Amino acid sequence: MHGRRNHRRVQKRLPLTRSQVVAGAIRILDCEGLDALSMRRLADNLRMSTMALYNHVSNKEDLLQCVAKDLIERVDFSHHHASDWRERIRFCFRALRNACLAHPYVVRLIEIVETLPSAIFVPMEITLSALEEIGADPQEASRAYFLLTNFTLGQVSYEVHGPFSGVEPEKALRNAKLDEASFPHIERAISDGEWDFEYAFDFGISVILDGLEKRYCKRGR
Amino acid sequence: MHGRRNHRRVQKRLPLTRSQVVAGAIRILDCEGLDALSMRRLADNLRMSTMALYNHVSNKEDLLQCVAKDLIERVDFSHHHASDWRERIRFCFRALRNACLAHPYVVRLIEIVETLPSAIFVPMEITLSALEEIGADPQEASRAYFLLTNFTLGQVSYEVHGPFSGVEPEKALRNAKLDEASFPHIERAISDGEWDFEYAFDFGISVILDGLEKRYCKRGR
DNA sequence: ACCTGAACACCGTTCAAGT
DNA sequence: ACCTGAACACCGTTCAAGT
Repeated sequence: MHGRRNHRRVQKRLPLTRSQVVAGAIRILDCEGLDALSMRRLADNLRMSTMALYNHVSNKEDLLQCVAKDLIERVDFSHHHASDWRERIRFCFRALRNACLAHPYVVRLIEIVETLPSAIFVPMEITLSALEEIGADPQEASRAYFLLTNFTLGQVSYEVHGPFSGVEPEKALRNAKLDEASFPHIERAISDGEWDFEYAFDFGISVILDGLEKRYCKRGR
Repeated sequence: MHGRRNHRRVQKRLPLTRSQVVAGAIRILDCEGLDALSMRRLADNLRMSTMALYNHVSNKEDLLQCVAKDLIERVDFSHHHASDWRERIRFCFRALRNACLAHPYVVRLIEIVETLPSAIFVPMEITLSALEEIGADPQEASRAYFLLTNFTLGQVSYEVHGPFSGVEPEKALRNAKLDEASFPHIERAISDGEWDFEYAFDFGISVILDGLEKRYCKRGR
């Protein structure tokens, strides 16, 4: 027992690595969310002094960039049995959505971080190439891409925090009692049953793809 | 001179009011953005001690809620010379967009704040009522509403910070030099001319409205 | 009723010092 | 090369004290 402790004490701890730091950060983020991550907490977690982190990461922004890179580069955006342009686009944004749902803080991370890894542009490349096939020019295809991303990220953000983060229409309307009468349609929509995020996502993507198809596939009719 | 100073010194300062606190916060936000607003800075700005604020606002979250309420309730979302359902919807989200562009921090404010004023639901009510006219059921109309808001807010966020906040495709691609070859479509799209946010916004709304129209106005053809 | 200052428990980061 | 502790300049908020 005593010898063992001695042995342990003699073992020099291996130096911390950059990837251990990033992994530690992701562990905290997955468990407790973006606000729980501080340099101090992370260092404690790794049983290091706060300043030890600065040997492997130049500051907190850098740390967050590493986390973003790590998470985004894991995602496979391309539908390898590709075929229909609609399915390639749908698959790609579904992959983005799934990645964000698996690590809910990434939506805000993406907004906060100063420079994102180039992997974030894979969905854009896929979208542009798919829309080129149906005759969209690159500019309009870019606009279509931003339409798709904005919808996807917004939708995930809603799924994670509620619409506009944390306000469900029901709750908000109940809080502002006086106004209930002025939102009759919302009242009706709310009492109309459960909200299915999966379905709402597919609905949104379909509406957008329909709109795009109408624009570029007129010959097809 | 001496008498005047004395006079001023005798005047008891009127007590701070809640609306002065909110106005002070908006002043800081407009000039220096969301990150610049702290209770301490605001108090300094109002020439009060930090803790004086807590007599008029229960905490920072409450302050931010007041700011959000103040800004959102100023917006006029309804097109009074209404007519076409498309125009009513377009007007409403254009109003939301303009408000956000005038106070760029509101996009993040909306995401951060725990409880938003019920005025934020005016666009939803307008959208639901417009879509009911063309035969959408309340559930689908809600989904359409979220599609429209997510797009609008995402687009504004892009206009204010760059896509995903602060990363322009050009910049990101230049940073990740190796990969330039793997994003040929993006390269082409970028070299294709200036980006017109106004146009991109209208494009997105139109694509969405086209998609919705296709869904619900089949009889009309 | 309204304001104040000191104090507490947090941040990120710099810097000089250790091995 | 890697780690440490003290220090600096910030946070939001509590609490006891003042008028």
